Amino acid sequence: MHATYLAGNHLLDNLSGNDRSDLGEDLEIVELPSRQWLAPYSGPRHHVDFPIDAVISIVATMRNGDAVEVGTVGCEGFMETDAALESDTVRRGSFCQISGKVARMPLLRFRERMDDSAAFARLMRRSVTATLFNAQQIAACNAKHVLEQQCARWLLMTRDRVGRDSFPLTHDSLSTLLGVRRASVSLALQSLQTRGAIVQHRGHVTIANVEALRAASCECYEDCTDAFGLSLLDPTLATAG
Amino acid sequence: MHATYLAGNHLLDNLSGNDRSDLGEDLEIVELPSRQWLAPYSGPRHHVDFPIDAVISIVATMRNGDAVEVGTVGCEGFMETDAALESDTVRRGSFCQISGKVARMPLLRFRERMDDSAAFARLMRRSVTATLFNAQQIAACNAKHVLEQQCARWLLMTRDRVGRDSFPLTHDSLSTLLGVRRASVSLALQSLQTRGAIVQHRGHVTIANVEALRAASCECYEDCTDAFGLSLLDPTLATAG
DNA sequence: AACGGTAGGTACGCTACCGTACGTACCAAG
DNA sequence: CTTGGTACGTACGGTAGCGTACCTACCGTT
Repeated sequence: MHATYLAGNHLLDNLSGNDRSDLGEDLEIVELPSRQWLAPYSGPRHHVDFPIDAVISIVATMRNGDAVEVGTVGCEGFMETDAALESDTVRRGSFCQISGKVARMPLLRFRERMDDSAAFARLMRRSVTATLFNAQQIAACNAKHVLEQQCARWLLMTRDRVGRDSFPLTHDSLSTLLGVRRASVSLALQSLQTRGAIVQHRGHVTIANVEALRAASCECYEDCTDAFGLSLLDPTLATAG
Repeated sequence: MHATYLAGNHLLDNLSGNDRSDLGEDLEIVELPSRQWLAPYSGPRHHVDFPIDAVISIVATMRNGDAVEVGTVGCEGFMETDAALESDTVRRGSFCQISGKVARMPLLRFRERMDDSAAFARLMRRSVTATLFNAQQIAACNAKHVLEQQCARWLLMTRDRVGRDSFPLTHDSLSTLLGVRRASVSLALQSLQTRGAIVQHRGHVTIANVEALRAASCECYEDCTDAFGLSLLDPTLATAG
């Protein structure tokens, strides 16, 4: 629970010099169980989380209680985006989808680092563009693409974030994230399984054939990863205009 | 075309002291015709636009050419969001929906102001949170709400941005923005007209009864305006945490 | 071995919206 | 007055996903 940060979050790993070397002072490794709410619907935050192998969903909670996913954060980014935008109150809930570790930094230290290091601030702000792009792509995808494509996209993105081909996932939770019926997700995943793209086992999905899954997905997966998505680990991208 | 900026954009009008007084040096008033693309799908930008009474759509262009709205900017915000996030390449197209004036600032001057004035930078970055919130809300709305609600939401938001109850709008353009058939929009708007919420005339919509339109809309309209949306004109909100 | 909780398969009638297409009304230009 | 373009009304078969519901299979606990 209190180990020192070594590596794993692409944003932090892209820092250099002092920005990188003294990170341990401010970070605490926290293990997040799946299905745990990181924060309620709205309110102030007191720390910033840099996922290592956990995957966190940003959700919009509707008045009727539906919680639709409007963003996902893994090892390529951080929570909460708004902290890099001079706002300490966020207006979205967040929820751990895939259990794992996050490197947690107190909000006050995050603010100080933003003020003290232009490189740190730059990297965090560039990460915000990814979160924004992602939300916009989800909006367009929800408008235009059928459920099976959306499921394939979600599985591909999650695979990239956890770095494994196999992870726990129930039809029920995916249906909530995508804002559809559980039965509809069951049909979509059955279809993906028939295509040989995935294998399912009671609360667990294994990606059996990435290319088949890509073919079943919409362009949104590639658009997000191409643009930045998980590529902030590439130093040339992180520092380029 | 080259008049001096006086007032009209809520972000700029919230600046004070030197930030406000020397704005005219860097701003040029530009009249945008409707249906004009401000920028192609993706690429570098050379200026930043602060709408006065124009309304601009941020669109995600799909591979098949569909251009779905993933954000809207009017007098409450600015284009391009990414300019405040240390990125001079944006990855979304933008399109003038409702013709009108924008105050245009060269990107280089925008950057210098971001660097020189903490108040200016703060205001711009807080505006980014609104754009992000908006995109997320559209994502959730597309997943959960029916077309008639979405049309009502769009009309209400546009009304707030143009500051008039009447503005040009064709069924065809709204159908593109929402990613649906033109015929579906025709039905939805007919229904809104039957409820007495709007009156239509060949390429023109007039909001006849705001309360009726609110009732026909989903919660997304109020969520966006409540959170910030068009309320950055309120100084207490613009400077509060 | 029995039990209870969770995950998932399946079904049925229903609705919103689709793709396509054609007709009609308005309006500016000639 | 005619013409042509644009905006909108309307229609029809098709389908993706809905709401609801019920049943079965798996699995950890007792």
